[in-house]
Amino acid sequence: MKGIRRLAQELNISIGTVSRALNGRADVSDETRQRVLEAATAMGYVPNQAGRSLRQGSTNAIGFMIELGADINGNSDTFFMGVFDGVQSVLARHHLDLVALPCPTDENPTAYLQRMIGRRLVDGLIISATHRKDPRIDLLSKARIPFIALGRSQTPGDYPWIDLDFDGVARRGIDRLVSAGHSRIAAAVPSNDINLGFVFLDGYKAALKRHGLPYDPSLVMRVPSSELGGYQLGHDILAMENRPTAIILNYELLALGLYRQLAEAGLQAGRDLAIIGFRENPVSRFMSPRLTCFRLSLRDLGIALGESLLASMPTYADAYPLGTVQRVWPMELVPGESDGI
Amino acid sequence: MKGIRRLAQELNISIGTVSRALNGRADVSDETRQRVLEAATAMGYVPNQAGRSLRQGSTNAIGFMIELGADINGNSDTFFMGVFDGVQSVLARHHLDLVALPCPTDENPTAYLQRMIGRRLVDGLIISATHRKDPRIDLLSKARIPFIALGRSQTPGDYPWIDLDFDGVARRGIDRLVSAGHSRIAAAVPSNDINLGFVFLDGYKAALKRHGLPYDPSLVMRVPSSELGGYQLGHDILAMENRPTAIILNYELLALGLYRQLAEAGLQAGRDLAIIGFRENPVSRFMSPRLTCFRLSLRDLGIALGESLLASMPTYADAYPLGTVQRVWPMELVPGESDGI
DNA sequence: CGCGCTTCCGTAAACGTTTACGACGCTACA
DNA sequence: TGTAGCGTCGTAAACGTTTACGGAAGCGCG
Repeated sequence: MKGIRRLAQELNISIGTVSRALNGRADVSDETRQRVLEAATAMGYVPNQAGRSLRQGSTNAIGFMIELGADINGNSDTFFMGVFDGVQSVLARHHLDLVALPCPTDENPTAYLQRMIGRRLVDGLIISATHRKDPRIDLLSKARIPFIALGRSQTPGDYPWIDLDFDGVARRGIDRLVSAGHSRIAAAVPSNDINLGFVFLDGYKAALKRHGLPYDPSLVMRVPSSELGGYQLGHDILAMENRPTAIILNYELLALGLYRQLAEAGLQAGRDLAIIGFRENPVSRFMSPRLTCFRLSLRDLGIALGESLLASMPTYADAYPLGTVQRVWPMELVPGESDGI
Repeated sequence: MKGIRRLAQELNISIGTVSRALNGRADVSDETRQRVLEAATAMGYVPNQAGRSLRQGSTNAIGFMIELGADINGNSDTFFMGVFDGVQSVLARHHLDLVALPCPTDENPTAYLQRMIGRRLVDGLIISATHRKDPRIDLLSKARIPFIALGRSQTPGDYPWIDLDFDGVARRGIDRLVSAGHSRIAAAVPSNDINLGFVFLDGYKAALKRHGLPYDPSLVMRVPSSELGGYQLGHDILAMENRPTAIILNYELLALGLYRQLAEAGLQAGRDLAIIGFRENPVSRFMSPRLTCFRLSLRDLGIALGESLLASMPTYADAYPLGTVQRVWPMELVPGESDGI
């Protein structure tokens, strides 16, 4: 005898009553509920998830799909760790668990997602690293799986997303540099078709225009989103005959490789090239010279993701009357020395 | 009509036959199997995991528990991403999926694990960041859940583990520094009770003894495993009246904060203090001066973890006749400039 | 022709839960 | 006293799958 049946037998009541007691249903006496709860903890009873899932057609779990491979993603795992924590703090309120679904480097993300959906492993999904056209969005919409994207996409549709403020970061970066007298400002964007690069680039162009500066395509540097990409970026800049005097980056660890490349040429950030980095992170705080970059609370971002996802799930929507969230997440400038300002 | 039933109806055969065909059982004709397989892909049929799990008592998924919060863990940036990829490449051979289980910072890891076990979410588990006494090991053993620990522990028992070679790293670090003439060598170890610190310290002591050097407890610096911990480490060293001339670190990002602290005092790694770091990572490669540290293949480590875990699962053990794996994972020294050698 | 063996397939039970439904005993009130 | 209503609980079906079991058909062989 196992599971709920054992519990029921122990207490001499029916399994139906035990189930109702545990699930907080009203039609069970306080005394019985108390006995059940005590016995459950005493015997270490935890409901079998497969049984529950099968019966109620839901899994009480939310999936967070991440793509392995650093330069595909544009995000490192300390990024996700922080976000996870925020998401979980929301999910815990509803007895939902978070599972991270790492898509292998050698598997197509859409196919991977389809498998996960088919297995009905989770009730809802958070996807990240959205591409310019992201077929996962169509897939999830068609399958009617509640989801939210961490990152916009140019796939049409009325789906929820939260994205970092790439546009604002580019804009404010340019503003700051122009105020300091720079007029030849480069931008580093990812070499793949991840969507954030396009948003960033649009912000870059718009800001230049607003300041009456010409848009020079040769100042748009396409490199992989990795430390090595930053190193290559430095190489490319040094090789230009008409070098920019400043650059804005859109991936947090590019600065590391760029610093190194500059150092090898006897140059220094802030003095010979003004650099504005992207996300403040543990590494950026200890670079010399200190990187000027943008701060956000990963935990709060995670909380927003969690709440917005729940808002799109019929079961929980009443608790989160947010509609379908489409939100740009603000980032706060933290001045450093790398921009020489 | 849904699921396998719909498939069966479409083909005018029984659901039992469909199931057997899909699961590669022998007692179904080749022709029928062919028809079933075609119809399944055509209709996009994916078996419902809850149904399968309930019936066969297994979930076809492996969990990888990670703890959120950087300085608890001792691992960072892309460490897990790399390992995940290796694990998955093994699991995929057996149609097993990997799910990462992130334990929230505000929840007790053992309680969290117990919940996950109880829910029967996964068939096997990989746990990481093992502590000196790790109750999770007893828990998993008692529950008879196949598992492997990434990291040793002093909890007794005959359980499988794979651990990085902290002992060897300490030993070889000391050897290298002593050969270069150093005799006053400090060691940085974590300030919490994560087990790797004890292994590292033992290796440190043993190596000193072998070289006939005295063990000076004041040279054992306890700091949190984070960049900030490295910064604090630098502070502590500079405050000593009788400073060490060299130091070995046991967490990969300590060097970052340490470099910074030295720079602020006008000092430099390699010249004023010989530093040997721990794991080579994308950041260490771009530090100036380049960090002397140790290399390992995360993917291979993941593969070993996956295979060793499967070896401990009755269902897959025949394919991996490894016994209960207890293995120290080798790391290769990559010389840099930070040790001045 | 009878028998055994093989190949293929259908039937139905089982996995552990949740929940619709109905039953029972009690109180309150006409 | 009859009955409606309420609080509490037991019964049994249902979720989608796998698999033990048995049956039917075909074949070979004595």
